[in-house]
Amino acid sequence: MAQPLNIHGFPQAILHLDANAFFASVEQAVNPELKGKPVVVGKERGIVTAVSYEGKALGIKRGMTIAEVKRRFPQAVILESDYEKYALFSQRMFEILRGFTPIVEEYSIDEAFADLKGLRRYHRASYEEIGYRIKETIKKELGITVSVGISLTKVLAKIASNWIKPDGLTLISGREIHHYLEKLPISEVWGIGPQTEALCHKLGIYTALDFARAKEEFIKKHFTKPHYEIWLELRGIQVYPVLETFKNSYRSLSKSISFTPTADKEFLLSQSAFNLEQVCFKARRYGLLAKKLIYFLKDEEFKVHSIEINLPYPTAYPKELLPLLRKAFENLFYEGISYRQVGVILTDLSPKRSFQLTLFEKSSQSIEMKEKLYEALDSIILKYGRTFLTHGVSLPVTKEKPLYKGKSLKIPLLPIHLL
DNA sequence: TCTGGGGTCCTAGGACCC
DNA sequence: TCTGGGGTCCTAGGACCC
Repeated sequence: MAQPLNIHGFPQAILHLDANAFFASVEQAVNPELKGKPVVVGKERGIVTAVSYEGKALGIKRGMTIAEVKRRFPQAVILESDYEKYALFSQRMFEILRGFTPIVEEYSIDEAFADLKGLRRYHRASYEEIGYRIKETIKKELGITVSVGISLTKVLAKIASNWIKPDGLTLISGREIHHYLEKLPISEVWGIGPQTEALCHKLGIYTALDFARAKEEFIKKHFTKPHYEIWLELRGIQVYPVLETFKNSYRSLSKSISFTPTADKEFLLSQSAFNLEQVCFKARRYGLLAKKLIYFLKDEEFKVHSIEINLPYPTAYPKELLPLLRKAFENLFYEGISYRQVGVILTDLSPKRSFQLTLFEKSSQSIEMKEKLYEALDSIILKYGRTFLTHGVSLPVTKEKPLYKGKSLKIPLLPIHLL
């Protein structure tokens, strides 16, 4: 039943748009003096977050330390990232896209999918021409370049937009699919990570075409649902729709921190508590409460150990969650084992006012008091920073402690004891 | 790149219930 | 009491993405 691979024409048309070296491009667009120069963004983090194409040409890469860039490329312009600026450009870019089709999915800050099906007549243009106009409009209005890919499915459109990198426009029609998949390593297909790549190699699959040409039974036998779906998409059969999302809600919120592996119980617990406080703070800022708390530890071998805790009622208050976190920690932590990361995830989220209190007067009163208390605390945190005010358990976090790769974390030591 | 941080979705297996 | 099949729900862990 699932055959295609050679399809006549364009029964569906999905566009994928990918802004090139987005953060660096925005900086160049805003400040023309930076045009043609190697621009590096990420000064505040100490590592390269984005590099302009001029910088890439020199050999500057993402993840490189800023110190190394300074030493090896003194001509590079190094900037702090300005997320608000990028978000504005991003929104404007999506608006332009919406001027061509109403069906737009904001996939990430610098990427979008759009459905162009049936719009050739409306625009009196081929899909290629539509793609070209989108690119030109963005270039003219925002001063940045994007790479555009158009094909039958999201997975193929991703391959297309990736085909020519800065300022590209690539169409993959149903007839030419095999031509593009032929030399594409399987690992470059969206959704195929290192684990699946290894499995593919074991099965004698090296290119995207090898995968796409495999028999349906074979795929179903050796792979799970997500990869079966990718197999369909590579053959031009649409599985993933373009979702018109209004990216305003989260399914989960998390906070985690990595450090040089340690078996120090007190340290691990305090880091965990600190993450809990932070993630709760974040949830309150979004006006969200969680019905479930997930706590996890990552050991030296990168194995994750986690525990899910169902909460009796939605909350985002550390005071209520701290005892549960402590218990979870006691269950997961093994004496003598070193851990490299701890983290907390809040999930099963709901808006703050969406649940009615059916509890007794007394507890509803205490909840109200808690809310008031945390409102006050939040405003202090906003003013003076996250580490100014913490619960007692998180306290050791604020001491100086060897952290990641020999770097130490220095946080002022002045917390107010609480609760 | 030997592996930071914040997300999403899927699955195997156990518990529980006819 | 033992046995078995089937469905559903939940949990811990895995894989992948930007």
